[in-house]
Amino acid sequence: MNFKHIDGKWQERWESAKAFKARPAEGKDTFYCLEMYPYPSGSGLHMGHCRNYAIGDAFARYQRMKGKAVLYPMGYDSFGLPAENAAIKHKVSPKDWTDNNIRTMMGQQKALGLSYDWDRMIYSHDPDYYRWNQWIFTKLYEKGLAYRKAALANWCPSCNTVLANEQVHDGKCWRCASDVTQKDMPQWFFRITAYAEELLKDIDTLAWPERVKAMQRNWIGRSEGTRVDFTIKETGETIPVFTTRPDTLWGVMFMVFAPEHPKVMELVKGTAYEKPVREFVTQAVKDRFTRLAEDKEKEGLFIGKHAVNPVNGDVVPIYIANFVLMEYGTGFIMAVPTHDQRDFEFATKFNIPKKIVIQPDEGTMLKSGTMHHAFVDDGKLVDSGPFDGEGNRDAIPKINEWLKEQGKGEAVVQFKLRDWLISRQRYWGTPIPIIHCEACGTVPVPEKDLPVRLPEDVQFTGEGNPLESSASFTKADCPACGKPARRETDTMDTFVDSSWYFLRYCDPKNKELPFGKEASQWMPVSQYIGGIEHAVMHLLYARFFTKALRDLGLIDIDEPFHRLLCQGMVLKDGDAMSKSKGNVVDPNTIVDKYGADTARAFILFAALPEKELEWSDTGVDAVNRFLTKVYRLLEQVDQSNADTAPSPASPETDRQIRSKLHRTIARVTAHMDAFEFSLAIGAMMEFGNALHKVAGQVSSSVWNGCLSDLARLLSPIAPHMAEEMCELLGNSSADATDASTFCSLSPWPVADESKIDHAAEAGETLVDEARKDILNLLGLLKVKPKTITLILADDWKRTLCRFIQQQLTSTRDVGAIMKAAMTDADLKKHGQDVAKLLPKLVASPQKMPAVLLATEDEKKFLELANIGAEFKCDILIEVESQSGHDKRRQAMPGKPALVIA
RNA sequence: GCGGGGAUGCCGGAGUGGUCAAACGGGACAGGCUUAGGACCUGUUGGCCUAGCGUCUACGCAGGUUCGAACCCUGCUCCCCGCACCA
Repeated sequence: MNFKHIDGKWQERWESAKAFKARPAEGKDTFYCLEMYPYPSGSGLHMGHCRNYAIGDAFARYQRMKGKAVLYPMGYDSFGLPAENAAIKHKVSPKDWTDNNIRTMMGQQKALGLSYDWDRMIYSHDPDYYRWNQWIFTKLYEKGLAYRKAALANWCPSCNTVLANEQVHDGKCWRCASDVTQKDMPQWFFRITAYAEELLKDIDTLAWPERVKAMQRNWIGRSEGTRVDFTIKETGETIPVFTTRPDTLWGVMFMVFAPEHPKVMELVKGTAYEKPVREFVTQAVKDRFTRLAEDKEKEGLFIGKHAVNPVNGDVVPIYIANFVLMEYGTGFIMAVPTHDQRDFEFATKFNIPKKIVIQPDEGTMLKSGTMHHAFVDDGKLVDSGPFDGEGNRDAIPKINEWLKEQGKGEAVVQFKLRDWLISRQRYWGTPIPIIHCEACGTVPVPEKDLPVRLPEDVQFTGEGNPLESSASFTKADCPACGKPARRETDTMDTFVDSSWYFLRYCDPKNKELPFGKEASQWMPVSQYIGGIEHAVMHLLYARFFTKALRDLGLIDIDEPFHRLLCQGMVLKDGDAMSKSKGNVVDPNTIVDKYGADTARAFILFAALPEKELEWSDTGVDAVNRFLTKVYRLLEQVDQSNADTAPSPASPETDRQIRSKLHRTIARVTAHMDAFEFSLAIGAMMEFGNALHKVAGQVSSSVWNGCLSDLARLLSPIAPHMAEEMCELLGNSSADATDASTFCSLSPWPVADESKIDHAAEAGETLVDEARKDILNLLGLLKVKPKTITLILADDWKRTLCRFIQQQLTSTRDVGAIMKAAMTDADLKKHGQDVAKLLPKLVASPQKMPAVLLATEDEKKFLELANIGAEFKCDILIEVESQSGHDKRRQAMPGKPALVIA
């Protein structure tokens, strides 16, 4: 059944009533639910977006019904290269292209019935937004957290711009997958490394998926080690190395520079080594990424100079090699062939001698001549001056201490994290608010002149930075001295935009500041939802920004996103949906064919949010069938209300369905809290089936109550259907101006435990009184018995044994419980166990009662096994059957009799 | 190599010490309704048989703890993801 006809009706009513306007309220907890804002691409929403929004919207709606003041906003990450590429290709302005895409996407989002507060919309290409990027930039600049530096940078020749380290994946551009090369040019950076320690430490406070936290820890890459100062023999200058193995210092046999190290060319200048070294370096820089593949052969070249080991005066040769990184440590390493596998391979290849400084604690002594690989395990130091004989691990802190005393080095902490390169040589981004003045240097644009707007008189040729083609833009007067100067033409990485947009949502119209105190009411984001692909890009940058903005005094929190959920991918036929594979399912067609609720409910039902979702057309049909079934239940309303149907409503059925209802409420609530939408829907399906079965057999008040609660439970997932149901049931007014009447804003149903017949809901047909009697009996026992034996009639064995066990165990007053579940076949096996265990239990020091559960037949066994004599029970409870057993799944006919012996 | 997450019936996916041959849904099969199809309804869906309050085999593999294990412990295998010559 297609429900599209009800979608529009409710979407209009929600919109005109501003039903989902976020406003903090007295006495209400706030809840900030956020999805990663989308890039407005030319192809509109795809299933991944839909999944993201279906999850977020369901949760936002749920929290709203639970009585929270909910902030649930949407915006567009609308700066970025595709707009510019479209401009080059189709001769449209990036702005028009972007605005057009936003219109399309917003229309699709609205068709899904997402409950955003649309009045808080953010577009990062809006000057009212990006002026605050510029404002923040200048504040960071003042604090020394933004700086310009000439450096070898990652250059994407296809995108014509530099990239941050986080945006190079496997040596390729994260966006276009072109091979990234190196380019030496002045660039703007944010000093994210100033926060490395805190960014690492605070990961522990986050309720994030483990793998994302692990990725961030990995990326930040803290390692504790030692700085050791080596001297170049020929020049006398000192160059530090970083090592995590100062315990191997006495085994250093050679040194290696990263090819890009600035000292290298300096050292070989004018020597015979200059030419070959230059060639090697050029090649290494060119192959920056491929040269680092692990299987890559170790390449190196002696540069004709030597280093002096500060700990023992050894003079060793200096090489350059492809496997040494410039950007980690100091770009200069010490090499110990015997205790590092890479150094071992290199030394073997270049015939460098090896010296052992650690011997294994056990086994044969190592000989450098016969080693086939490096010895990297722990052992005793040898040939290591003052540290001979010590365990190498234990010696490390002592060596650090010793180096420090001697002024030859010290313990240091090293991070893999590099500063964030934010310059982009492209047009469609936030202009960096800097003016280059010959006299004054780099001067930030004063606040009164912000925003620095993107010019319109630019050429999109595909060559170079379009901003440089705009005379009106590049010409500027120096704010400091007033002389003619040149405006910076780099724009900011779009990840700057997304590093604080969640704060702007809290206070989107603020003209004085990027955001005011309002942000503190909502922040941190209670629940953030997005793809895993941002684990070390956006999610790390946003954490850095939050801490930096805190230190600027703008906010008082340390972390932006409290809880994070990374939704899984949407697959079709086992592959990610993609145009190239031709397996894309367009959300529009699903919404058109079935309505938004079916699309949403299927997405939520088909898999848990963080798992991969395999698209299934039959699954969509199945979910639609469920919604249809629920909708058809409404047809019963008229009958019941009219009281014309000769429905023989029975109090027993009323009671049963009410029990089922409250059980369902409890289950759905628990599942919603745990993000288990699929299980919540499953529970509702069960309830829908149960309702269907009793249609016409319950009183209209109970029936309507059930439907009305079901509508509320369904509301976060299928909101249009829920509104429609509530309206038909008469508890929603058609007057759209009164927001309080929406089902979407009505209170979440509360399960009434007292109405739940647990025994019945557990799928059994236990008679309540029997259970109550047993409980009462157990409770009434005044003396604490040492032993209790319950003898159960055979037909009660299955239904009561476990129940009793659970009751007894939960009281924690019971030492042990055992079931003498013996048949002839079991007699031998279990009989011995019972005989063995019982005396132990009786004699147990805890003085807790031992409980033996047995059945009639087993009573005979007890006698047989002669346990009865040994096991003198204080209390014997016999539960006798009143009638013969029944078939499974049928009601037990009567209550068992209790006999106390 | 380092780090993270997994492995349950045809499929998706529940289930963390005893009502578990295992929820719920999908799919399949059989029957009903129907001119037919669809929709809807009912039943079946690990093996065996004397058809049950029966029995055997089962929750990646192998052991262990326990009266009792899909669930706890140990080892192993395999799969997915991230980082990776980080000194």
